[in-house]
Amino acid sequence: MNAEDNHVDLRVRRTRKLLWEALLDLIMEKDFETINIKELCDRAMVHRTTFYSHYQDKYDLLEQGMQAMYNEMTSLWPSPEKALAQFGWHTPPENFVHIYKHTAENRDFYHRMLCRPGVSSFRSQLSQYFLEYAQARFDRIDLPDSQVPAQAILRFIVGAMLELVTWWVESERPQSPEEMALYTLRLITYGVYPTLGIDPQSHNP
Amino acid sequence: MNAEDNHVDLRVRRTRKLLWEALLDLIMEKDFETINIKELCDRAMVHRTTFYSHYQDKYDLLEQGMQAMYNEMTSLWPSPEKALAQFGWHTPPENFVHIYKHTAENRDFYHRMLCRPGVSSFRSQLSQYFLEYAQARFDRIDLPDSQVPAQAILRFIVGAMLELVTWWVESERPQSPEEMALYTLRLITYGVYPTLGIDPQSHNP
DNA sequence: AAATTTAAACGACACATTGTAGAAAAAAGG
DNA sequence: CCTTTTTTCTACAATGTGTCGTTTAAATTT
Repeated sequence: MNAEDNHVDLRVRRTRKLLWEALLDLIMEKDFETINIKELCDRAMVHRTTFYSHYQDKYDLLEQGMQAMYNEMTSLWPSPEKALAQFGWHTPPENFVHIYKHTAENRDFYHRMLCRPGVSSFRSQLSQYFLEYAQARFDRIDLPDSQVPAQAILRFIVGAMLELVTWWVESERPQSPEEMALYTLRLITYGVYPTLGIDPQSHNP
Repeated sequence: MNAEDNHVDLRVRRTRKLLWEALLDLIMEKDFETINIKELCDRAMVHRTTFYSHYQDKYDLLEQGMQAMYNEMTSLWPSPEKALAQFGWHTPPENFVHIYKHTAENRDFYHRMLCRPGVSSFRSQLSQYFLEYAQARFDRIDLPDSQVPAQAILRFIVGAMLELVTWWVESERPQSPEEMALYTLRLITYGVYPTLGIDPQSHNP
């Protein structure tokens, strides 16, 4: 995936790729916790000792794979400034659109990671990423003093966002990413602004 | 907990109680997955073979304990009909209040189960309970034809709800359960109604 | 194309954990 | 106090983990 990958021994890249694909395969079939390293290696056609020369354990492998997914998803997001500049009540937000597109392209993966019960560490990590991004946007807006703490609002946004994505990933999805992005925007901001005491129609966040 | 418990051998009740408390203890200290049955039994001061005469494995124990928690939480909820009858924009919804109270009373447990990364199966099961209840309420409301599917709206509600509870459980919580219930109601319904094309102020859901 | 370097495969190992079985000891319950 | 039930105890097989040298194979370099 990276440019530096070409300098890495071909065998190493192949081994890692095989192990990751085997994990994805197995994760579609059974719960992550019930997967053991022997069956993972059998599936990957890699010797068990080779696995241990690359990863500490199965959690290590999972984490490195998840990291790659996060990077893919967020690498296309606009900066908070750009996102604010593009804001409009009838414009599907670019970052939301990317989220829906990316999850659709990797539907199997996200389905397994997010839908019930899924891998809890993935959900919470993703939630963390979303939170940081939302926080950065929030910091650039003038907010009135509210009884509801800003942190609670942010968590509301992230929780709603994640659950909508999860629903979309596991549903038949007649909606396009753009439609979903717009609905998501509305469900969230229509809720947030009046609660904070701002008129959503007159105010441009 | 149940009335029938008195007919059950004292030793059996004691053993189960000790094992559950030991699990709670350990779950505060480390990830559920890393807990093994030997250390659980040591903590509970119960022999390992005794554990196996009560439960299949640690997941079985966890599930039975979680079940008891769900029951405690939902046993106090009003029926969907009653909840609808009590609705008001300035009345903290009774079920929401119960949720915040119950989670506050069992804060350690919910903190461990919901906060990151938590036990994913608990979150998803709880989410399922919420969904069914919200569904039942939704079924009793006349909804206009909307581009946004009802299921997506329900998932939005549940996701937002759960995340707000999670935030509250892990925060310092200067807010009372009643306040949180009211904010939760507003964040959610202010977002839902306009998105569905209904004026929230004029419409009584 | 050959030489060098590096990674993968192999078999063996110690170790921990799981889940089960049967007999002895302990403690409820009536 | 006697019967019944549960718990403890010891032992066991089965499975999975993580680590070592050594050998084999294949990629990279010259």
